Amino acid sequence: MDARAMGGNKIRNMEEFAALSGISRPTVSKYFNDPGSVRASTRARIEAALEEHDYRPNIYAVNQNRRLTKNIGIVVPYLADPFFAEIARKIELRCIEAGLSPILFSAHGEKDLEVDILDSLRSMKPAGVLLAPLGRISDRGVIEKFCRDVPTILFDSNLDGIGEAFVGSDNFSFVSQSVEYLTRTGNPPILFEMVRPANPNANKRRKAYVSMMERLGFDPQIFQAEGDGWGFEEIGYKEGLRFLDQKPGRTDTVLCSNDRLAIGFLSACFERGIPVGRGETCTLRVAAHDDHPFSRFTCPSLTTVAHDYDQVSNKVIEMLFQLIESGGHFENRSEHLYPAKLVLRSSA
Amino acid sequence: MDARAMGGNKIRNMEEFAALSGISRPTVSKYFNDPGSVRASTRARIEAALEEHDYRPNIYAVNQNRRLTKNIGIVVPYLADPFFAEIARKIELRCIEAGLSPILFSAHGEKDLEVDILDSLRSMKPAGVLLAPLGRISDRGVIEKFCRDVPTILFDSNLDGIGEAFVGSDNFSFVSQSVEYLTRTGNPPILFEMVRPANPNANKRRKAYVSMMERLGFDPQIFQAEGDGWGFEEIGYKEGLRFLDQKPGRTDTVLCSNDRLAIGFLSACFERGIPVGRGETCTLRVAAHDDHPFSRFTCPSLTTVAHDYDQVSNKVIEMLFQLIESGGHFENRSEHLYPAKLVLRSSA
DNA sequence: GATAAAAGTTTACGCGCGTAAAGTTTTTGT
DNA sequence: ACAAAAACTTTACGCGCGTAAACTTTTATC
Repeated sequence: MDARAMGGNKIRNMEEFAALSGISRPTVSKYFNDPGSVRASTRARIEAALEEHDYRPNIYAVNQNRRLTKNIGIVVPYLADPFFAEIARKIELRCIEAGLSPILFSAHGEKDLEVDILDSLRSMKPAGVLLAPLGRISDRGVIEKFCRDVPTILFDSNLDGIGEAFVGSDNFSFVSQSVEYLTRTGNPPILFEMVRPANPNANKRRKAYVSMMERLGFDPQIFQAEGDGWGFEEIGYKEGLRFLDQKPGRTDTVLCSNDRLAIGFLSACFERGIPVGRGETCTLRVAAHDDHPFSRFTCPSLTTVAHDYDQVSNKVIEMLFQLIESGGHFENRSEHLYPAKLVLRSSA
Repeated sequence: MDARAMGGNKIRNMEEFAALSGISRPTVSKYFNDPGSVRASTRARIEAALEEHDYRPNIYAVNQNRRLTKNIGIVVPYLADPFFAEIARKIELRCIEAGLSPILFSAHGEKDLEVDILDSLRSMKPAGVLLAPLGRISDRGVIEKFCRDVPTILFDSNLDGIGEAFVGSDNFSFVSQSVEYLTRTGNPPILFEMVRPANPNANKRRKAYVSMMERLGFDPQIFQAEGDGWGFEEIGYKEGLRFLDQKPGRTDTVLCSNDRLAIGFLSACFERGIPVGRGETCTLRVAAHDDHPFSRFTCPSLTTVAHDYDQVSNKVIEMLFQLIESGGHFENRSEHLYPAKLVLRSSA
């Protein structure tokens, strides 16, 4: 009696559990695959037994016999970037709600690791993969091949024609709003960006900047920060110092390509004693894009343009479910871009 | 010929691959479990075949038949905190080097999720688990039971007597250095911390603060910030404003319990126009602990005490390997604390 | 209460691989 | 060159579960 109530007697397999619950193994198996597929009364009996004996099907045996598992691969380029950590968190929680098993991977900024991840993901027979690729340094061929074998939805940064769909933010929306705002309330900005952006979004933002400036009748000016890798703050800081010391082109309004660069840039401004903000006493305005989780704690707090995190992660999940229901393939590859929202803070 | 060179003909199982390589299946199986366990000549033949046919053993079938897998569970309380992202990154890479398969989980600050993670981890038959528990809100009973079933090493925050070992930083080392430094170069600090710290390290830091202050002959003063959850920057900011407006106790030297609080606190200082730093013109010095990845970009840059990330992650890995070799259990539970390093920047 | 439909039971096979046992071949040491 | 050791082959079983087929019981319908 006690031993049963304590769940002390370990159950070896579904056979044993089925015997204890008084239901046949095939029916128990059916229950675990979809609790709604069995009669309410049998379901109750199984669940009663489940409470006493805490048994769980062996996931390896289960997955071996399914063509596809309930695993969802989530791959981000760099998890130490809170932006990705945050969006991964939202997606992960949504998957769990839906009864799927999210498995999180970070390429840690390394091409080879991204390849390795896709390799092991392939042998995991996932029901779907949500992939935010490294971007420029990604091995395009490998990703393309992967996407042919495994149902994959790209997010955050797009690779043309690869994957069953793409969900992300509209870079033009970011830049048009920031440029419009800065121009309307002061002077047109110079764009502060990296020479060799890791992420394709950066290139789209540059194009958007140029086209917006021309549309507004201003001369586009770009400062290109040297540096590689994913230490954006460091690059923003070092090259920010160089920018401030050189003073190339416009120097009263700076638009950073992303918030992490701006965090470093603002740090450089502080060090040089340059008052940043939109007040009378300020000589420099700084804005950026992404609404990084830390942007509201910079000094001054950063005026930026925010991703619609919720919309994007909701759509990613929605597309994932559609993809699973469609058997892993869409007739037409679709791209879903969401507009961004201007967030006014103190820096511009 | 071409089809073979292209690896186009999909190999279904090890049987087929063994036939293609000209080696018997049991020997091929042996190879995959330990390439060094077969003769060099057979190994060469297998690897030659492997290059042409890109076959990988079915992980589910493999893991079903092993008592333990090569999976390593890594569990952190909150992955959106770059501190954990960073240490997880280091550990993950070390596992991969060693031929293990790290699987990363974040409890996202939620007790229930931590329980769920341990639950699914249990059925994954991992060779070992590296667990940084949520701390105060963890379900101690569940973790204790988990650790009895699965070989687990705790890191970052300790739960007395639970797990096969603990590896972390020495909180007394943090606080003694910061208090000593601040006192020597100016006035003794007031401690700025949360009322109900999520993490047990915070409690140890408070005790260390009190004991250090008493040892130095000063009166310990503590400001307790209200607020719950993992949004430390927000709490540091809001309660920082309250602190600055109320001016309770010492107001020229503040020691934040951790960097994330300090990031918010510095933001509050900036907003109130309070010059922070050790210069003549400054009226407030601020220091903290952890050396958060963003601490060097605060304004002013944050004087802090750094974890020895490398030592800790190396030791975690070392203990993990020992644990695996010992068959999942140590005779005696050991605790390994590493001293911290003072990092002088501009804020104090 | 008769009858069809739905759900459950029994039986059986297969998934891909680990691994043991017994026999055969190759390597090693002298 | 020869015996012993090491490595390999062949054969066979089991892991825990998905699932199909044939049959039996329960539920829904009028």
